[in-house]
Amino acid sequence: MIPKVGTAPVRMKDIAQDLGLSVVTVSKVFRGHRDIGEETRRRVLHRMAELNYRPNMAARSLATGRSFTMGFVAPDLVHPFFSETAKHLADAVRDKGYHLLIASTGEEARVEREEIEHMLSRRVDALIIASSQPDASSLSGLLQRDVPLILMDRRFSDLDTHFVGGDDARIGHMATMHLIEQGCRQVAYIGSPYASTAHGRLVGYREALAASQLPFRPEYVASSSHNDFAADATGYVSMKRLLELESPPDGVFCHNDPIAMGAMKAILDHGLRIPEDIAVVGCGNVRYSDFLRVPLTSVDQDSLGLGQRAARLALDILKKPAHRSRTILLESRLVVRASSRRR
Amino acid sequence: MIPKVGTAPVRMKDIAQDLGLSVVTVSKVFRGHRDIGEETRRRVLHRMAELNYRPNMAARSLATGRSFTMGFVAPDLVHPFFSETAKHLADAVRDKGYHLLIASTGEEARVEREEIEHMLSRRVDALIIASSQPDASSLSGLLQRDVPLILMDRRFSDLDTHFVGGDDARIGHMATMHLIEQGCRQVAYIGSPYASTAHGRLVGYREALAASQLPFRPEYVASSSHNDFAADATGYVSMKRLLELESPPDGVFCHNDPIAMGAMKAILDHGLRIPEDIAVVGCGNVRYSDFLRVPLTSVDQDSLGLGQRAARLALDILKKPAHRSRTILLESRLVVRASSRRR
DNA sequence: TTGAAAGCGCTACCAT
DNA sequence: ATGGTAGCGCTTTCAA
Repeated sequence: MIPKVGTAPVRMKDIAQDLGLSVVTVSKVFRGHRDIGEETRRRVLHRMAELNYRPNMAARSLATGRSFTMGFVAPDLVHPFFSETAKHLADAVRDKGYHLLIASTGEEARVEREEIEHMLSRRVDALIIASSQPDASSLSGLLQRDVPLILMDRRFSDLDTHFVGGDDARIGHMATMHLIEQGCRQVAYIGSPYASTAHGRLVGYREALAASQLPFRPEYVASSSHNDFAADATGYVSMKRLLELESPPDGVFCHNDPIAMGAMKAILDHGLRIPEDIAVVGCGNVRYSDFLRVPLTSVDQDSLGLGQRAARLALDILKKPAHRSRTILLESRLVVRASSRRR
Repeated sequence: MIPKVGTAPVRMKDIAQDLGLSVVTVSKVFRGHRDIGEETRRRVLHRMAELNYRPNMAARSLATGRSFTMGFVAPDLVHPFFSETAKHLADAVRDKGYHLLIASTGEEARVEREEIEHMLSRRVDALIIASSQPDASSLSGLLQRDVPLILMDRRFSDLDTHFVGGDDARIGHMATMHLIEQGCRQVAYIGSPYASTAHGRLVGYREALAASQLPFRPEYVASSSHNDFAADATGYVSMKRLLELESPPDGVFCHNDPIAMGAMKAILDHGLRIPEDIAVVGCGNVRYSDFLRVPLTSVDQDSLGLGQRAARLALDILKKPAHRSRTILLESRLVVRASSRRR
């Protein structure tokens, strides 16, 4: 039925009085307790619908210690990958009566810690974090608390908790291998200064080079450390630097799509062609990849699956606390577009 | 100071016992009440810092009736305009100790109503809504409730409540005028099936045509009604239809940037050039406009200002309830890029 | 099957 | 300046 927006806040007490019952009985009906007379249940439910009863979550939360809210801490909501994930996460938990409290930290470790504290003070039932911390130290204390912690996309090898994300080594390998297959012999990698995923992708990148008997050249690994920059600006600056090398790369794997956009702009500004002079691969397969100046080849990270799996994991844990931490790696696949297609 | 993540939940009661004080005194110190002895205050604050005290928001909320949470209901978090706004909104209220509860409704009126109810049941202190309702009827009941309602971006002429957004007629006028100045004589408008802003922009569009002695041609006003489509798909489909007209337009004003992206793709797929054959203007000035196949001219909607003004308005109202509804119109400005620059 | 009592952690009100 | 009491709306025993 269509929620009728417009009536004043109704309490269980009101319904109880109306029906000559006790609040406890009403509460039990509401929560589907089964030791309630059929007739009573009917009357209560009917009256609730009539008055459009909505529980006061603050009261419920205080009494139960649960909030029916999940916290999602993301580095940057404007980054399409995270906004997509947030959306799918929210959709998935809403189906189960949960809400999502979202924080965007601007990739700042300090803000992230503050937001986490805020969320804990709101007693979120689970915390899903795509962390911007440089290391696990600030997060390790969370394990002592009673709230389930799910790391998303970015993980820390020395933090034993749940994780949902991509297989970074595989992603790095796949992207680099693709560039090599397209004929690139001097493949560069532009990482992100923050992301802990950068390491795994770098590993995959090096593996692919090694497997193809190509040398690893440190000067081909770039990453701006200016944290004033948005990702696209980071990509632009890093690419500029790569172009200034004596022997610039002929292929670039970028840590994410915004970085790739910036990098592509730098390449075009420099008067070079994509993919003829330099082929580009991004990661994230952002919704608008197809509309870019040069449609961007990108590793799809399955934000839908990511959101859904994270939500499911969180809900599972709430139902039946896990004693072992679980790791869910999602399949990634390469979506080839013009930016790397050389034939 | 750096929040120390890792200790168990501390209550006011604990601090009171530690210090031989009453809970009330502790509470007063925490809230900055001034009739408290200097020495006592110091001791309490010190102990709080020591134990990393965080108030239980559920309890506070139950006692005060306030939640220190604002609700933001957006049509689609993946739409960059809304994710930007959400981010800025969150940033702005965080500074004042508030959190943002975000819902993304997928442009579905029913989901939106449900989310609003959820938020009310969480007793959000203010509700900021970029509505997907076809009309004001479902929302009008909200005015009876005690929660301040702020409409954002999309408004309803028959709903007397606060509004923060752009001046749609001006936006439509500005964009259309620009196309005409660039030499377009057959300007089309692709609206959105949902947005209540579409009407205002249409008015501006017609005004601009009239002011330039150009005829208004109904067949030049397009808008897909398929709500399965993302905005970019809507733009693609609508543009396709415009291209099939006997005399297709030579300029298009699109209701938002994703629509414009879709429209541009349709134009290019059709073998036409932008802006030589058809000039395109979008709205929203999304972060990546500059990286598109053809950099997109767009009306900047100032998502930063929008978020900040909405936050400020909400905070103001909470401090001092408004008896008159306030309307804040933000300045929009045209950012001209290649998609419409004809000389 | 139903309900009375107690309590979740905090704040408002009114004494002292 | 400090604190006792009551209560926010709900859930959780446990008794009837």
